[in-house]
Amino acid sequence: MRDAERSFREFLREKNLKRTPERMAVLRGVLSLDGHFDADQLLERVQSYNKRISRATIYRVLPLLIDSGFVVETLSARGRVSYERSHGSFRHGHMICERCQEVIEFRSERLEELVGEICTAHGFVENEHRLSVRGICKQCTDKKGQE
Amino acid sequence: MRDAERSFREFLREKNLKRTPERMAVLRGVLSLDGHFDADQLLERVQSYNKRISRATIYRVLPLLIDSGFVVETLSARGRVSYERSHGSFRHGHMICERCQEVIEFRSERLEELVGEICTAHGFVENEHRLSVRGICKQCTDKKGQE
DNA sequence: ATTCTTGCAAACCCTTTGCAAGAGT
DNA sequence: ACTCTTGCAAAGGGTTTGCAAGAAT
Repeated sequence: MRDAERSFREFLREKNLKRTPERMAVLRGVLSLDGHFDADQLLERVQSYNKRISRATIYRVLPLLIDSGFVVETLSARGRVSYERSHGSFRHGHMICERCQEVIEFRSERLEELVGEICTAHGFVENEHRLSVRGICKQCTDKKGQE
Repeated sequence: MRDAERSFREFLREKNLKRTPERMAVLRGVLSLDGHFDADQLLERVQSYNKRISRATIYRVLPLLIDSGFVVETLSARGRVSYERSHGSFRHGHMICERCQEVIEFRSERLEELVGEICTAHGFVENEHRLSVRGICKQCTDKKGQE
C-alpha cells in the first residue's frame, strides 16, 4: 500500500501530473476493493473517505490507474465494462457461468508460464493478461441434472 | 454457412422465437465479418443486404447470437465493447499493444488443452474461452530502441 | 387469429467535457 | 504566478425501449 502510493506518485511525476488528495483517494479506493468493481462502486468507496470527491474525478483518475498498471478493464455480464485491481492481486483467470452469471476465479502456474512462452515467441512484452472462460458451472450442471 | 443457419434456426425454435429474414440477415452479417466488429460495422454490413434493417434490430439480435454461441463479446481499446464471431473461427488469443493498439491474434494448441484441464478440474463445462494479453508489440519495442 | 418482431424515435444511462473556482508546484 | 485539477451540470454517444404497424406461425 505504501509501495503502491509511492509507485503511483512516481508515475504522476513522470507524466508531469500533480499529486492531489483526490487522486490518492481513488488509488486507495482501488486498493481496498477486491475483485471486480464498476465506476459506481469505486465512487462509493472513495466517497466514504471524502464525500466531496465527484464522479467526474473517478472517471478522470481511472485511466491514470489503468496506464500505471494498477487497474485493468474486464468484461462482465452483458456488455458491461468493469474494472479490477491489478497490482497486488495475484494473477488469475475467470470462469463465467452463462446460466447463473457467477464468476469463479482460478489460478494456474502452468498457464502463466505458457503465456510467457507464447509472448516471447512473438517478441511481445507482456504487461498483463486475462483469461476468461464462458460455460456452465458445476452447481448449474448439477441442478440441471436433477430437473 | 448452411450449417450455421440450420443451427441458428434450431436455436430459435427451441426458444420459441420466430425465424425472420432480419434475424437471418444479421447472422449472415456476422458470418461474413472476420475479426472484431462493433454494432455499427455489423449494421452497415447487414444493411448492404437489406437497407431497411434497423439499428434496433441489430441490438436485439446480437444477444440471441451470443446466447446461441455465434458471437462473443470482447474488450477492445479504452472501455469499448466489441464483438467477434465465434463459430467457425478458430480459437485464438489476442495480444493488444498498449502503444499502437494493434491486435495480434495467436493460437496455441497447448493452451487449449491446458484450459480444458483447468475447467475439468473445476467441474466447469467450457463453451468458449478468450485470452488477451496486454503489453508492447515487437514493432513498438524495436522503434523505442531506435529513439 | 394470435403472438412475435420490426422500425421509428424517444428515453436511458454511463461517460465525457466546458467552465469557473480552487489547489499544487 | 502559473498551470493543472476539481466539481458541477450539461452534453455526448452508444444501447434500450414503448408503440403501432407488419410478419410469422
